[in-house]
Amino acid sequence: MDLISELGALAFGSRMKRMSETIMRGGEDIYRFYGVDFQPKWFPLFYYLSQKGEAGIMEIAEGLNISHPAVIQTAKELEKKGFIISKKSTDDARKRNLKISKKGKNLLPQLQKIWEEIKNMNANIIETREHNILEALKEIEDAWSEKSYLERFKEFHKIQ
Amino acid sequence: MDLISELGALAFGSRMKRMSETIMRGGEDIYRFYGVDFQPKWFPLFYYLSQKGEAGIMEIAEGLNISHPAVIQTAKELEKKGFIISKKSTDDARKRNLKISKKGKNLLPQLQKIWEEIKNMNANIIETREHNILEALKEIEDAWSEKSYLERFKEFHKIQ
DNA sequence: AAAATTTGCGTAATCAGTTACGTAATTGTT
DNA sequence: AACAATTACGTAACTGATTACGCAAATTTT
Repeated sequence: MDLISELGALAFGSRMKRMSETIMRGGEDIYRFYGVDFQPKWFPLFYYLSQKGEAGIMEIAEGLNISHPAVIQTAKELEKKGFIISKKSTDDARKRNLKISKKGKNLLPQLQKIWEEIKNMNANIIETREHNILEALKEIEDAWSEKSYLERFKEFHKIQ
Repeated sequence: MDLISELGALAFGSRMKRMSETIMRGGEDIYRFYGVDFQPKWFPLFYYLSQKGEAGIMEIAEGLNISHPAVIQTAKELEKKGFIISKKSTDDARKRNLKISKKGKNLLPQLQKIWEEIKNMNANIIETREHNILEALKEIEDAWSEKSYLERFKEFHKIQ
């Protein structure tokens, strides 16, 4: 228990960040364990394309709630690896659509198996705790999307 | 509800990261609201020094569970602002000790008031949910510190 | 006391994301 | 049809953190 953890409510942002890094790092080990040439950071984009088929940069960015340069960057890496391909949209010359390549499709079953196992293990860890972090996370996300932090703060400040 | 959120257990690392960023960004607004010249990222170091008085770089890094270059970087900014000062240790020529400056001490009461309010508000948000995220986070942290992710994964894989 | 190891710190390079800005294509307005 | 506004994408610069590496001081070993 370090100083930050002792702070409870004050520092739970830092704790969440740290936790998420631990999880990401764990992901690398697992792909390596299976000898699969894949990185955790590629997951959101690759998974998105596996579900939606073909999609433009902005659509993906919005769907994944990340910036569009982040999509471009990840796409560059996945394209270099040959796991996805991109081509200009025919009906809108501004758009570039991404989709999973043949090579990517071949990899997909292995990845899906790994994802499934990771998901099961995570679900298992989560469900065997007394407090369910997914439920808790969802409630906090909802609470925050209602009102901005500052707005909420001002209100809270007033009624104190 | 975006794609990532729908993934539940598989992507809760990303969700936590996003949540922590939301919280950090909220912090900025609050300092600005109070007209206080302070950034959320300075909090861990400054708070640490406010509790421990004087401390070396490594001690702080370990206490806060961050890398020592991160401490150096933050210290540089706080020193530039004049909120902390540093001096070579007298009994160990390798060490450089940090402590809060006069100017920093003057700022401290205001900061403490703000921290207290943020803490209260966070506690309020957390406690008025059905599921307590702090409890949940603590359980997950404990679960992960027991065993590495891969270790846990291998075991889980075996018994599946 | 000399040699080897460890510790504390600093710098550089890297990483994964962001914001800011520019350009070209499309859509909306008059 | 011309102009204005918006949208889609790309690049560049920045951010906040990390790992890798090197050096000097302290500590331990022999």
